[in-house]
Amino acid sequence: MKYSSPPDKLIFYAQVWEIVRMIPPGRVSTYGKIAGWVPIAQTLNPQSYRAWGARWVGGAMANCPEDVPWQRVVNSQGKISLPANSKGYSHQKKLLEDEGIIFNNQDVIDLKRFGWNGPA
DNA sequence: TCCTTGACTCAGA
DNA sequence: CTCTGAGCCAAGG
Repeated sequence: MKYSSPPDKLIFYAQVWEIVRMIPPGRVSTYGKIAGWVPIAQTLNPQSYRAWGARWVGGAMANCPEDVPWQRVVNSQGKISLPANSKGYSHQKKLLEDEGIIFNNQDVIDLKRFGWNGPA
């Protein structure tokens, strides 16, 4: 929802979506990494950004346009960051499996294998 | 105005 | 591997 937002919320979200759209099929990335690739606003100090960037990315995912492959974004543990029983959870899992991503018996994705190296 | 609450992460037990 | 707690910030009830 609307917990703390970056100075230019819409700008930030747009940047996040742009990066997420670069994630190739069959690969995933994490909130924290994506936050790290989004240019940090001058008005924010690094430590605040480190603590909140990931959550803002989450906020961006919650409000992303249809053309954004939000399902390719998981938390740093390689797990889907949604309630395990929610509809969104199963939806995301299915989309990822359809792309060839494998979940182990604990519903965890092996980031070593499926993690994306980033836009650079 | 006070209190709860987030699609997070990291370190420690 | 699982579970806690701390960190960090602002909107909304």
